[in-house]
Amino acid sequence: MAAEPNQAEPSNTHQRGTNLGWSLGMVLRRWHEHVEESLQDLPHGSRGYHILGVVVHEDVPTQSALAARLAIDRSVLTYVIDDLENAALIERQLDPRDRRARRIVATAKGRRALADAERRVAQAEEVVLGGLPDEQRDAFRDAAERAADAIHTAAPETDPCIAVEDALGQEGVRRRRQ
Amino acid sequence: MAAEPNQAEPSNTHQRGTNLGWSLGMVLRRWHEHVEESLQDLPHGSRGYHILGVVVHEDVPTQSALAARLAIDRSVLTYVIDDLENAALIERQLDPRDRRARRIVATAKGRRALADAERRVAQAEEVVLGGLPDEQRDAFRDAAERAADAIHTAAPETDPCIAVEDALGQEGVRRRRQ
DNA sequence: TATTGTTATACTCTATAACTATA
DNA sequence: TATAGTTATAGAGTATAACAATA
Repeated sequence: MAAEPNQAEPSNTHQRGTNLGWSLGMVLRRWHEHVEESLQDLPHGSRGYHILGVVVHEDVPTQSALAARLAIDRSVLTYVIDDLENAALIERQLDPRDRRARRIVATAKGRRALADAERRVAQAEEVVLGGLPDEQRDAFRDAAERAADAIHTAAPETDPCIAVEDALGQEGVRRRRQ
Repeated sequence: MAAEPNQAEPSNTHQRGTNLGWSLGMVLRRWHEHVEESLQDLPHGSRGYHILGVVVHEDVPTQSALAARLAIDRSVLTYVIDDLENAALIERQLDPRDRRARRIVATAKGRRALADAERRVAQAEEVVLGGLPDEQRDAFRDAAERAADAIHTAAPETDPCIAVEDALGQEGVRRRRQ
């Protein structure tokens, strides 16, 4: 019990490196607010945008490979792709060599829609990062991308905790303590 | 219609500045996985951690001010604080001058728990940012914090879109186009 | 038996609004 | 009337598992 009746010293600075999560959450939330607003005509907004981006810019063989590339679940892809296909932005093509697989290909309309969306997203991101001086924005973007790629490629199929074990030794992180 | 039968040129690089959202989402997701794992003994995990951090390190007069500081809803605070109080990490103190208000104060146990949690979070964050060279980690952290603070203080009470209007002129963002 | 894609279900967050007690 | 805090409800997003077709 024994709470300080009136914090004598609120130690008015957070320790370095203990609120990254809150900061990232804040930036990402604002990113979503602005970007979803900008992408209302694109099925599933930013989700559809990410998917369409990979379909256009990269060469991913199958639908499940696409899911792995974006680190999202296969079952999510199904209905997002349904709607992107209904909007004639992409097509599901059958692979004659493996009749289970579907290759996702963008239509010309889809490529135009993506180029347009990218312009709007870039604008929105400039607003979101407006609090950063110009040269810090690109550095932030680069760092985020680099960190994300490292995380993504390091992840052995969305399994968490393995990096923790590697880095800290022992089984997982100690629980129950205080 | 007219989908490329086989992408001749997958334009194998994404345009600069169009996948910040995905990258941040990736980093934040991994942050959560590791940090929630590290904070299992803290009520509501990272959520409780953020709240406890502000309660200990800053001097926020009321519960609603605390909500505003963290940009979360008052109704969320209620049950998180319930559980933090049940764990004897914080106390709700009545303000004699306004009997509606409650001032949230950390107990000694709460301050110890926070210090402990901060150590573990710092460790987890090092793992999450492991893909970044050392000097880029701090830069990334700083940039994230700076951007988040700018967003937060700029937000006139969680109203979005105002910054967009300010920055791009006109009413909101243009919709319906392509 | 394992894998691709689909479907259905359950669970977690978040947002919203209604309510009380004070002001 | 407006505000601080609480409670209850509904929606979106995500994760999970079961399923059909194919390998």
